[in-house]
Amino acid sequence: MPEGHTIHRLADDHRERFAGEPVTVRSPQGKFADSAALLTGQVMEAAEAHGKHLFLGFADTGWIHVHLGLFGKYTLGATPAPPPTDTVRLRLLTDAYHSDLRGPTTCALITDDEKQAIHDRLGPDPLRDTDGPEKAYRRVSRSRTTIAALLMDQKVIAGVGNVYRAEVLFRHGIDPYTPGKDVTEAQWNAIWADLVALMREGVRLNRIDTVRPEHTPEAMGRPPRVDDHGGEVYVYRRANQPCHLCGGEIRTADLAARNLFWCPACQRPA
DNA sequence: AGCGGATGTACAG
DNA sequence: TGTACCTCCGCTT
Repeated sequence: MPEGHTIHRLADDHRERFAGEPVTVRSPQGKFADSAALLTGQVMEAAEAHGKHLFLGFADTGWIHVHLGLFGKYTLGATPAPPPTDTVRLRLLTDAYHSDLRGPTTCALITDDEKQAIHDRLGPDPLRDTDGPEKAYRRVSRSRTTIAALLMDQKVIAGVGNVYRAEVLFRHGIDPYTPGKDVTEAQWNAIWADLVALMREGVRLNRIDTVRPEHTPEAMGRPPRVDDHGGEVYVYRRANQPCHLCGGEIRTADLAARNLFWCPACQRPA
């Protein structure tokens, strides 16, 4: 589930459903129980996302900071909420809605200063309209690290995960092992602009679709295929299958403990 | 029933 | 670089 688009969508959904009214907060699982008691009855005033970090703001009490990690999941729905199971770390309730959080890496009550410190260590986020590609390119262009690793480094660019990384490199024909310093400014600006468009669409649809209209299964006369994550992609988790464009075999490799996918024929070294 | 893997990160050494 | 952590799901027995 969780790349930046998921978190921005969660911020939007929480703002629409919970902002401006007192919220009941629970932690059936227990780890957030003390904070839940403090927060119950407070008004949720803001919901923000930066990269993969979610912040829910309560005027007098601070911010709930949530990071889903690899396994975290939210379910949102109408009231009445289902009986809470003992894996629900955080439950928000109003008369109309509930939201349940399970399995997060982080769910903690933090201060304004602590929140600011998190923003300070994150890079620009394609989904924040205040952010642009320049600051990230300064780091990319000075680095011998591969572009595949740089795209996953949240200090360089915030919100990109394993799916967007693989897909955006494919869409731009860039070999994932290209050192950052060999990526041109034009290439980086194109990657950034593409991420803005892809991730905005990701927020809207709540899933990752990266295949251009002219390459969809219908357009190409091939059987439809949708990844487990719910969207249509070029290379992500398609190891040893034929490339949608050239028919060559998609490759996979380990890079910094994550699975990398790319088409060696379509993605050429710089 | 049990295993392995997954859209992630932090910390140890 | 390796490992720990959090949960769920699909595959194998």
